[in-house]
Amino acid sequence: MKIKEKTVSLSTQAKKKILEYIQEKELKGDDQLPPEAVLMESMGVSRHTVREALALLEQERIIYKIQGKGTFVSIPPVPIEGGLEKLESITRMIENAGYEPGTRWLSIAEVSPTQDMVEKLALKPGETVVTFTRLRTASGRVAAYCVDSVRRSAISGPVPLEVTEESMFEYLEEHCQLYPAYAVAEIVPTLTDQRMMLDAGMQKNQLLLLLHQIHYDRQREPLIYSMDYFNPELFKFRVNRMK
Amino acid sequence: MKIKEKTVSLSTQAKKKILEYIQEKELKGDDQLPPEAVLMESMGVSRHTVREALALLEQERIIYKIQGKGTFVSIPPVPIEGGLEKLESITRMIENAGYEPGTRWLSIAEVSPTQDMVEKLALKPGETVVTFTRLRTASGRVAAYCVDSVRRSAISGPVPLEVTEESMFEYLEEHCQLYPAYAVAEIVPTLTDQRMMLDAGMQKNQLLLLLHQIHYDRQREPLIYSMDYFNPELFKFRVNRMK
DNA sequence: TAGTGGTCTAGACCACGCA
DNA sequence: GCGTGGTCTAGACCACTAA
Repeated sequence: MKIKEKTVSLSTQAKKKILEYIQEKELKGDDQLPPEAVLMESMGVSRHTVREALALLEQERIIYKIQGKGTFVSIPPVPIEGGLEKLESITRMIENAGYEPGTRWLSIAEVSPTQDMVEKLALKPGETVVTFTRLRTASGRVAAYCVDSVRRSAISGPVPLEVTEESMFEYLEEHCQLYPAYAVAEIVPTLTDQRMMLDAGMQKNQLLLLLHQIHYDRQREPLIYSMDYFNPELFKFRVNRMK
Repeated sequence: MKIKEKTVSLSTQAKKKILEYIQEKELKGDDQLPPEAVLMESMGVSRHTVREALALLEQERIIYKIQGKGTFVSIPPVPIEGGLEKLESITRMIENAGYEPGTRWLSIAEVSPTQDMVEKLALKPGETVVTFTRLRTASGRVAAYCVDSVRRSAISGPVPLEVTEESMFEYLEEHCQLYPAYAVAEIVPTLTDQRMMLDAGMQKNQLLLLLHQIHYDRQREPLIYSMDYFNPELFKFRVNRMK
C-alpha cells in the first residue's frame, strides 16, 4: 500500500532553496539576496515562482524587500515565534510552552444557552447547547479552566459521557465534522471565581487571563463558544502586531 | 502646483469592481461569485490580475474560495473589525472605541535602562534611554498608563521638556525618524501598582491589562520599549486568530 | 542610466468537486 | 467529464533607487 504522495509546489521548493542559500552563505541581517533574475536562472524556475517563494518568506518576516534596491535578510534571520493571532488548540499551546498536556474532565452537559450564546452562535429559539468543562494541566500544574459550548444539533446521537481526545478540536473534527478555521478572541483580565475554586482547587483572587472566543468555520458559520481561563504564571501571551 | 498622482493598480481597481458587483447584486453569505474566466472578460483584465484582486478580498475575509467549486461571499459580507494584531497608536485605539483621546504628561527623563531594556533594545554598554510617562484619557476617564522608552541616541539635541503630539508614533516619526512597522506584544493581567496609584489616582488592586511591547522597524531594528497598562473597563481587547 | 522589484498579459497544464 | 480554482511559464513594461 502506498502512502499518498504529497506533491510539493515549485514555489515551496524554491522557498526552501532560498533558505538553504541563506544558511550556506551565512547571511546575516540586512545582507542582500541575489536579484530575482539570478534566482530564476539558478533554480530553473520562472520569475513568478521566485516571487511566490519570496512572498512566503516575506510573510514569515525572514526577508524584506525595498523596491529599486533589492531583497534583504531580516535580523535576526529566524522567524519570530507565533503569537495569539495564530489559532492553535490549547493542547498545542501547552506543548509549545514545553509542558506535558493533561486534561481533567469536570462535566459534559446539555444546557440552555445564555443570551450571549444565542446571539454569538446564532441559535434558533429553544435550541440547546452542549457544554464541556475541563481543567487543563501542564506537566501536572493547573494551566487553564476551559468551558466550551457547541449547538446540540452539531452532535449526532446522545450527549457523550466522556471524550477521549486530548484536544477539543480533534474531537469536534472527527465526531462532529466541525472544522474551525478562525476565531475572534476577546482578552479579559480576571480573577478566579467561586466555581473554579471549587472545581480546580484554585486560590481566591488569583489573576487569570480569560480568552473569550467564538470559533468559526471557513464559511464564517459560528461553531464554538468558549471561555478559557489561563494561568498567567505558566503562559506568556504574545501577539505579533503589524501596521 | 500639482498634487502627486496616485496611480491605482489594476488589481485594486478590479477589487473595487468586484465589491460593487456584490453590492449591486445584493449577494449574501455563501452566494457564488462569477468564475475567474468571466471576471477576466467582463473587466477586461488578465487572470493574474483577477486573482490578485480576489486574493486581496480573501485576505479581508470578504470572500472565500473552494478549489473545484468556486468563489463565495462570506457571511456577513462585511470585514470583521480589526483586533490587536493590527498595530495602531493608542490615540487611534481610543478614537476607534468612540472616545475623545487626551494625554496628561507625567514625566520625560533620561534614565539608565533596565537589564531587560538592554537586551530587548540591543543597547550598547553605558547607553541610556529616554522614558516618556503619560496618562492617557478617553473622554476624561483614565484609559491607560503608558511608559515608553527609546535609546537616547535616537533623539537629536537635548531631551525634550514636553511633547505636543497627541500620538507617540507621530512624535517619533517626525522628530526622530523612527518608523515602527510592527510590534511584539506580551499580554499580562495585572493590578495597579504603587506608582500608578500616586500618579494617576487609581484604585488599589484594580485589574489592568498590561501590553508589554517592543516596536521594530521594517529592518527588524528594535525602536521602542513600552509598557502600557490599560483599563479593561474602557477597552475590549480583541484578537483575530487564524489557522 | 543601469539595476532592482512591482505590475500585467497570454497561455498552458494540474488538482479538486460534482454530476 | 466538465467546470472550477491552483500553479507555472515566457515575456513585457513601469516605478523606484543609486551612481
